[in-house]
Amino acid sequence: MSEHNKTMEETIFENAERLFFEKGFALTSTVEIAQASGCNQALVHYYFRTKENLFNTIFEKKFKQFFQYTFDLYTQTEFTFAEKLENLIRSHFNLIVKMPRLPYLIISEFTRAPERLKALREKLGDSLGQMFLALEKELQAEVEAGRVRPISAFDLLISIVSLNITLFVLLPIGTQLLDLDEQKVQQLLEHRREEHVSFVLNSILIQKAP
Amino acid sequence: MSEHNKTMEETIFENAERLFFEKGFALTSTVEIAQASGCNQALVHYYFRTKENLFNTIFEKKFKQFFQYTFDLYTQTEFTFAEKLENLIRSHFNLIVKMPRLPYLIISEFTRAPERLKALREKLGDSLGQMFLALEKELQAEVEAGRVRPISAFDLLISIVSLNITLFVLLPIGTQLLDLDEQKVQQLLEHRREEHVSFVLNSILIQKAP
DNA sequence: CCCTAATTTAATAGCACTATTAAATTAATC
DNA sequence: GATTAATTTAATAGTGCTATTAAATTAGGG
Repeated sequence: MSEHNKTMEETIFENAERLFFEKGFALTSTVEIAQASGCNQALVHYYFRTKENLFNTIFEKKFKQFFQYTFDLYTQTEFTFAEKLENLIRSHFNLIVKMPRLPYLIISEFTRAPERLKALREKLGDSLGQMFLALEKELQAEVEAGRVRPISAFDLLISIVSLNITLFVLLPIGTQLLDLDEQKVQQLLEHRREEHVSFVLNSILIQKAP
Repeated sequence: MSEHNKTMEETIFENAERLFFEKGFALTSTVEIAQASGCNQALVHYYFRTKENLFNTIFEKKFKQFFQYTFDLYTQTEFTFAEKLENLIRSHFNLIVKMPRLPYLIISEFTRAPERLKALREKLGDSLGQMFLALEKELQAEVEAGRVRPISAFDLLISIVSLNITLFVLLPIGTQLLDLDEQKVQQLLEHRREEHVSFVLNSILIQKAP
C-alpha cells in the first residue's frame, strides 16, 4: 500500500498509460481515458493540456526506462564473453516480456511522427553509445583471438534486437492465427528465448575442432 | 504504354494503394485519395463504397501476392540444402525490398483488426503449408545426416523472417536517427542481406572439423 | 466560518472525417 | 438527336473527436 490514495492526476496517467499501450495513440481517445479513470474528459486536458502531451510524457518515460535497463544489462563484468552475450540476449528478451507492447509502440509512433526521434536521442544521452562501445571492444578482441567470426557490434545488436522484438510484435497476430492459449504462448516464449540464445551463439562463436 | 487511358476507378485504386502504403489506414483519408486522383471525394465511395472496403481489396491483393512469391521461392530443386536456404533468405529479402512497407502494414493493420486474419488464412490456401512441409522434411534429413544442428522449420523460418522484416520496419526510424542518405541506405541493405545469409547459415550448419 | 485556491464538471465550439443523396454532366446507343 | 446509362460533382447529414471556457464544487488555512 502506498502512503496516500491515488490522486486523480495519477489515476488518469496510469489509465492513459495502459490504454496507449493496448491500442496506440490514434485509437485511444481522451474520452476513453476519462471514462476509465472515472472523471470528466475535460479533466484529462486540465492536467495534461493535450493528448499529444500526455502521450509523449508516458512514451518518453517508458522509452528511457527501457534503454536504461538495456544499458544496465551490460555492466556486469565477471563473466566470459559468451556468458555475457547469453545474459544480454536473455535479459533483453525478459525485459520485453515485461513491456511486450513497447516495441510495437516505438515502431508505430515513430513511424507516425519521426521528428520526435531527434528529441529523444538527446534525452537518451550517451548510455547507449557507451554500451555499444564496450561491446564493440570486447567483441573485436574475441574476433582477433579467433573465438568469434568477424562481425561488427552493430550487426550483432541488430540481429539480436530483430529476433527479440519481432517475436513480440508478431505475437498477437500469431496467437490469433494459430489459436494459442495462454499456456501455449508461455511455452512458445520460453522456447524462443532459448532458441534466440542458441541461434546467436551458434552463429558467431567458432567451434573448436575436437 | 497500356492500351487505354487509365479509368478514374483505376487511378483512384492506384493512389489509394500508394497512400495506404505510405501512411497506413488511419492516416489516409478518402478526401486525400480523391485529391491525389483529381476527383471528388464522393467518387471514391461511389466506386468502392467504403474506405474499409477499398483498403481490404488492396491489402488482400498485396498480401496474397507476397505469400505467393514466397511460396514460389522454394520450388527450385536443383540445389544443395545450403544453397536453397541461401536462395530463400536472399529472395525473401529482395521481395521485401520491392514491397518495403508491407511488413509494417501487415503488423499495424492486423494489430488494429485481428479478426481479418481468419478470412485471409482461408484465402491463402495451402501454399504456405506446403512450402513449410517441404522445408521441414529436407531440414530434418539434413539434421539426421549431421550437417545441420537440430532445429525445427518453424524456428528457422521465424528467425529468417524476423531478421528480414525488422530491418525494413526499423529502416525509416534508423534512417532518420542516423541521418542516412539514399546511398548509405542502399549500402546498408546490401550489407545486411549478406549478413542475414551468413548469420543464419553459420548458426545452423555444422562445420566439419578440418 | 470565510476566503481562496484547487479540483471537477457541464456545455459547447470547431475540426476532420465517412458516407449518402440528389442533381448535373458526359458518353454511348439506337 | 433523343434516350438511357455511366460518371462525376455539390451539398450535406451525421459521427466522434480535441480542446476550451465558464461555472460549480470541494478542500484547506486563517
